[in-house]
Order: sequence, then structure tokens, then C-alpha cells
Amino acid sequence: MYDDGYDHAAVERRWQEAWDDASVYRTPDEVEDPTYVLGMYPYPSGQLHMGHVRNYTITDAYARYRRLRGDDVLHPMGWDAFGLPAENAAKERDTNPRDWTFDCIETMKDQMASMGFGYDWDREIATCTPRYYKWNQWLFRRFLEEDLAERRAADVNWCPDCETVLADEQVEGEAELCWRCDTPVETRELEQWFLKITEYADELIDYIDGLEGWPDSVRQMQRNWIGRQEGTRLAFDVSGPDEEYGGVEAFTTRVDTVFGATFFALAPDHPISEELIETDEAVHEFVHHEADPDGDEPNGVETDLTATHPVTGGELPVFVADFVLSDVGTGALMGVPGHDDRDHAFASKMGVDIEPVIAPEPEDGEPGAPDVSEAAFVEDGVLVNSGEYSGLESAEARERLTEDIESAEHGTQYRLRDWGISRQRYWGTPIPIVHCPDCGPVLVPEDELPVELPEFINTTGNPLDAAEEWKRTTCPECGADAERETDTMDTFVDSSWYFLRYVSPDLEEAPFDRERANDWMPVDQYVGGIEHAVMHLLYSRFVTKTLADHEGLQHREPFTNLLAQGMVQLEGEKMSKSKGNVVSPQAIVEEYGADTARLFMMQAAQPERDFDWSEQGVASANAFLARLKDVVEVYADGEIETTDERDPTADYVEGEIEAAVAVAAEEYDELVFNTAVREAQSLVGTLRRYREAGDVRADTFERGLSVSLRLLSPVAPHICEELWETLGHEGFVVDATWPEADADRDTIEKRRRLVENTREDVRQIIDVADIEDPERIDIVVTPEWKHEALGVAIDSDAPNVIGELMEHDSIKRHGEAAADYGQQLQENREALQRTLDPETELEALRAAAWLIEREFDTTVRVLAAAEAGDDVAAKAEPSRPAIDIVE
RNA sequence: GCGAGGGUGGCCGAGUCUGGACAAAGGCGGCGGACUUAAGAUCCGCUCCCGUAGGGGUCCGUGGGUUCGAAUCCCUCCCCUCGCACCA
Repeated sequence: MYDDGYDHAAVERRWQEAWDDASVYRTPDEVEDPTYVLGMYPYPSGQLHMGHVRNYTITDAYARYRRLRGDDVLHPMGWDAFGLPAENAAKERDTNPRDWTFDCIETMKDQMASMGFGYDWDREIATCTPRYYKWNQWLFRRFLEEDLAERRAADVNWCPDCETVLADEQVEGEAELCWRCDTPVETRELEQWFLKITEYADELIDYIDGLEGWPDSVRQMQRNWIGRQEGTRLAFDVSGPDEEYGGVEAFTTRVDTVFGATFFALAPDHPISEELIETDEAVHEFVHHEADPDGDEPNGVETDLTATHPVTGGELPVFVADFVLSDVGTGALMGVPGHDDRDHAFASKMGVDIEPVIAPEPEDGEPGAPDVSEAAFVEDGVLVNSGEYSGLESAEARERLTEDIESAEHGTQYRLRDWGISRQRYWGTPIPIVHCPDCGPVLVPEDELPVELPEFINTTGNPLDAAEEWKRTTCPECGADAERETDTMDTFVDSSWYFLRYVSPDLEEAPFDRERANDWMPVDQYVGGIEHAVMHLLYSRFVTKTLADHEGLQHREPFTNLLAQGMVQLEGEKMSKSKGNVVSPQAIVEEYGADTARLFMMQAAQPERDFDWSEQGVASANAFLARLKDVVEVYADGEIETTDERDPTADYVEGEIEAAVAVAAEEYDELVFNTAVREAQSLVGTLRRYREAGDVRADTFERGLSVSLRLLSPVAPHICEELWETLGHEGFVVDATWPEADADRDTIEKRRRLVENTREDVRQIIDVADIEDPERIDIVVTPEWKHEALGVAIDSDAPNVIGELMEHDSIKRHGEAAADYGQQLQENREALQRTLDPETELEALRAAAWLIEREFDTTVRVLAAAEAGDDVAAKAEPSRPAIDIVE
């Protein structure tokens, strides 16, 4: 017969070469609007890991499915090829980032090929090539021209040892250590380039509602990240013994609590605080030695300034406090300890008054001020102790106060900051700027792009700073000696538009072909890890919107449907090198083959869920493919006895074929690969049972096999391709057409349930009645009139259905039986369900009889009611045939 | 703390949107049987409890509610995961 497994290496190599030779994954530029299926391009680390394999198996399977459905498909791949790891690796190996990166790309490309991923490699991009990063520079120019980029001073994470800026993600833990050298990170103020993503904050948050093809979690994370807050800006006049500071703006979402403001607080780096540091010893001491913005305790120091309450005119003490953050709101706040937990803690500690001005909504009568001595009352309610505003509800008071207070106006705050893209690193896109002593920062003219990276210099700090020759240039404006900008761009710039470059990867005149992009975009199905929920996906949305506003792109969102795939774990834990619990995809491919690895991953769980890697699961996927191969080959070799006759068993198998097609299509459409695959696998099981039950009808069996192969080919393409050929089909299964099926799911499910329930009942009877060796089993389908009665009962809205039933002669003439059944229907009135009609029921059971015969090794008769004895038939009900077992 | 998602049988995992045929798909593990000299593979069953003709009981984190009927809808609480967080 066959042994476990098959020569997957030979099969897979063969078809990979054949696909390649035939360019089956090529998407010609002429196609009108291909289904754009995209996996997030990888950083070329040199090794494909399980996360990649899962990610790209999902896109590959979906792309293949769409092809079967007749779509043109765009399924490209590229490399997120810039980034610090290449610099580190180059230093360690005494090479340079470029060579190291291209080595890695080559390796990973081979690994992808060995997985059978079908990409249009003619559209491959690598962001570290000048022909790609030229367009980063071009985009930077456009940003600057449209006033969407600017250079300004900013606080950044600085590692004194590596002498470079670190992104927030590269600062580890509470202690804030550099991820590379564990040196404590410092804050440093540097001149940095920013892209003004905040200009799009409102659109970025508002459009989230329209991203219905995105997971809620990602949408929520983006909303949080943008963090829009509606509130009120209002000014407090601040003055000291010797100085007037005028109105100092504070932002609050709770202006309704303004009468409870008992202090005013400034961030340690607020301009006024910085002035006080010079003159006030206590403030100096506090800011430099005591302030601990990361601590849980709110700390502060009282100043000799006072703030004037904008409504009451009262004098409030002014503090410099470490819980006030300069990048939140205005860096100054009104303290309302009665109604804010943090203000309450601070006031208690500093001995500031705590006044209740909001009362809980009273059940009846007058609102009573809550006791806020121990804890703040933070909810909305009714104003008290608030002068003419007392008695108003919080929401209304907010509006009135914002209107009435002279310095107050409605304000919106965002958590989102502008996107700092400067990196003091070598392996990235050079920012196309020349610093001229006279003209300042000047853009490199378009016709001089790209500004290419110089040779790598192995040095501490930024290699571009050390590239003296490269740095030296002349000012494009005045021609004077000048220096190049030595910062490079954040690699998220590269990935914020790469999906557009695939549309026209070789275009020399523009980053993308506008017309084709308008036709092909947006990406129909994007797939990647949840770790990109905010950064990459938000930047991509932002850049897409700027291109829509300034470059004629007719799409404001880049990704219609997004799938955040789950993790592949080992014993419930994330696979990681440091834990040493990594399963290598290459090892699996070698041992079992790519098809097995892909099949196992897709059947293990829904794509968005985490799941555990399981050796048994892999083995069982492999065993399945071996069985599939066996049954196809045995059939193709003519070793299965066939007949031309159509019998009920063939009907059954055909029904299952239709069902499998219908169900699998629905599941593939929704990317629920696990259930789609299960359906295909169970069809193969059915075919194998069919074959074992006796002679098979050739047409039916062959169609079953051919359908199985097509349903499985998106997930296990190589073996299906091989067997497609074995079956004698011309052409590739990749290019095949999805089988037609005219079954609806409701009927499929009812039929299957009827058959299952009936088999179940037979087993139970035999077991409970202790029947050793049944001689014959009769299954008797319900008489027509009961179906009719059921229908009448479902449609009826009479209080008692029996009367209505008896108006039908066809029912009435069954006398007592009709009355009994009517009674039963009446009792279950609310629970009645439509069933299959009697003919379909009979046909479904006849078709399934062989399963029962086979199981109990006996004769099974499926009879219409008229063909059976009344005593037996009487027990039958719709969807519940009578069963008579003769011992 | 705020927000999102989730808690299903020995384990994994469907079902929850759109309440009914749900003791609850499928897989894994375990048990029994067939085949085999045997093992493996394959095939057929069983795998909450009771039951000599398809029956009954209990059950889907907890406690309540809505309904003729709840794993599914509503509320309470508990627990887990993720994101954000001295955010004014």
C-alpha cells in the first residue's frame, strides 16, 4: 500500500520549479483591478521563523483561493531591509550592512520558495536599494513643500555609549536601559525632523469607524494611541511678588469642577518653572533633586506665586509638581482635589483645601455635597457650591462655563505626537538636506536624488558623521561650502508606503504609477502581526492620506481588510531564542515537507488565534496528505473497482461533494482556514469509506478527488499539484477553476443532521436493547400528512392548532393518530422547526443507508411510510424516522 | 484605573452576531473492536451520569434576570490576555 509519508522533497522541488518556469504568480501590469493580497514584508534577519511562515501561509492560501475563484491576484513580497540590526551584525562579522542584508535576503527568499509561497517576484522591492529609498527622499521633499515636515528641537532617548538616538521601543524596562548595551538612556534635546501626523489626527481617528474590515482590537489601540480628548482651555492669571506672568493656560476636561479648583500646578519644565529655578532655591532643589516623574507619589513644591481663579477671583497657591507633564495638555493644570484622584492625593499631602462642588445625581430632593475628605468624587453629577451654576448638570455646566469664562474656549487635546523620523544611524535613508551656514537647512533638489549612502565606516556613533568626504558638499541655493544632514530616516518611513511601490516597482518618474494605484489600491487583504497595530498601520494610513491630498491618490485608506494573525507558541509560551523554545520551520520542511507544515498551521486554529505547536498535529497533517496521495494514486492506477451505475451511495457521496464545496467556499471567503480545510479533509475521508464499501461510481469518485484537490490546493499546493497531474488533468491546479456547487448550507446541515441523528439512534437502540447481531434494520420515513400538519402548525397563529389541523381532510382522516400528533404539536408550538420535505428526507436516508449497513454489517431498508407497517410508521415524525430493528 | 478581547467536556478548539434539532462539530489524548504472525499505518465505535428500543438527569467561569425555551440576549461579580495610563 503505502508507508507513512511520501517523498515530499521531490514533489515540492518539482512543482516549485514548474510554477517558476511558467510564471504562474506573475501579475501583468494590464490587469484591471486585481485582488491585492499582502503580508507585511519581513525584516531580512536571515531566518524565516514560525511567525513568518504562518503569516505568509495565510496570504498565500488566500491568494491561491482567490485565483481559483477566477480573480486576478496581486501577491507581492519585499524586504524591510534598513535597520539597526544590520549595522550591529556588520560590526560583529566585520562586513558591511549592505552585504549582510543581501545575504539574508537571498537566504530568506530561498526559504520562502521552499515553502511554496507564490509571489510575483518581478515586483520584489528592497527598501535599502537607492531605487527604493530615492522615493523616501522624494516624499520627504514633498512633505516639506506641503509644510507637513519641519525641523525642531525635541527631547529624545539618547544612549551615551552607542552615541545614538533610540526609538522608544528600544529603551527597555522601568530602568530605561539601552537594548544593546544596557546603558541607562539619557534624555537629550536635539534638532530633529518631524512629519506632522498630528495634522491628520482627527481624520485618523474619525475614519477608524469606517474600517470595518479591521479587528476591533487594532481599531481600539489606534483610538487610544491618538487619544483625542475634548475639553476646555482656560487661563489663570499668575503673579509673584516681583513679576506678573499674565494668563497661564491650563487644559481640563472637567471645567464643571472649576469652582473646586484650590491650587494651580506647573510642570517642572514649564517656562515659568524654569524661570523660578533661577531665583527660587526651593524650586531649584525640587526640580533637580526631588522631582520623580516616574514615581507613583505626586510630589511638588509650593512657590511664592499665586494664581487668580478665573471665575471667583480667589487666590490659589501655585505649585511646581512632578506629576504635571509638559507634553500633556499645556503643562499646567488647575487642581481640583475634590473630583480628581491624583489632585486629591497631592492636596492631601501638601495640605491644600479639598472642596466638593459636584454632587451625585440625587434620587429626589436637593443634591447634597459628597464627602470628599477621604477620596475624590470623580463622576459627573450636579453642581453645588458653584454660585449661579449650582444645580446644573455636569455636561451642561461645561458648556456654559466654557462660554462664560472670558479666557475659556473649547479645546481638543491629542496624545498623538508628531512623528520624529531622525535617526543617528547609518543603515537608513539619508535625509535629503544640506546644512548651509548662510541658508540654513536646504532641500537637495529633486534631480540630485537619490542621496546615496557612502561606504560603511565601522565606528562608534553615527557612521555618516565620520564619512567626511560624503558629508562635504555645497549649498544647492548659494553654492557655499555646506554639510549634508547626517541623520537617516526611521525605517517606518519605508514601510509607510511600500504597498504602493509594488504597483509599479520599476517606475523611474514617480514613487508609484498614479493611475494604476488608483485602480489597484487599496490592499484588499492585509495580514501581519498585532505588534504593528499602532506604529506601522498608523503611519501607513497617514502617508496614504497625504498622498490623497497632494499626489492625486484616490484612496484615503490603504488597507480594506486587516487580519492580525495569532502567535505560534510552544506549550503556551511565545517562541523565542532567549527561551530556547524555537521550532525551526526549515527542520519541519525537511522532515515533513512544506505542505505538511502549511496544512498543520492552517488547521490548528483560526488565523487570528494563538495556538500551540504540536508534533502530533504535524504528524497527523502529514498522515492525512499521505492518505490523500494513496487514494488518488490507487484510483489513477485503476486499482479501484468502478461501475457506471448510480446508486444511493453515489448520491450520498455526491451530496457530500456539493456540501464540501459550498462550506469550504464560505469559510475561505472569511479566511477561516481551519474549518475550510476540515471540510476538505472530511470529504477525503468520505471518499475513502466509499471506496472501501464496494465498487465506486467512476464519475462520482473522480469528481470527489478532483474537488478535494482543488479545495486543499490553497493550503497544500505541491502535493495537490502532483496529484492533479496524477488524475490526468491538463494544466496546473493553481490555474484550475473552483468547482461549481449548488447546495445551500441550510439544507446541507439539515441533511447531515438527519443522517447523523438517525445513525446515532440506531446505535443507541442496539446498545441499550443489547442487540447482538441485527438481522435487518428498517428505517421508515414519516408519512406525508405529518409533514403537512407540522407546516400548518408552524404557520398557524390560532390559540389551539388542533382545530385548524382538522380542517384539512388529508390530516383529519388519520383520526386518533392525527389528534395525538396535533396534541404533540400544540404542546411544542413555540419550538416547532421546519424540516426537510418527505422526499428529500427519504432520499437523504436512502443515500446514507450504506453507512449503517457497513457499521452493523446488516441489511438496511429505508422505506416510505406507505411501504411499511402502520405500527412502525406511526412512530415516525418529521426529521425523526421510525426505526425497527429485527433481531 | 480606563479600554478591548476572552473564560465551553481530560486537553486544544467550534458554536455566541441571527436563542430552539446542543450532551454541544472537529482534532489530540485515552479505551474497546476490525485488519495483521506482530508492531505501525488504516478502518469502526466509545470516551459526564443512569437506562435491556431511540429515554431520563446534570452541564458551557459565578449569581441573578428576560423567554414557552439560554452556551447563545440583559445585569452582577470573579478570573485570564492584550493595549493605554500620574493624560489634566
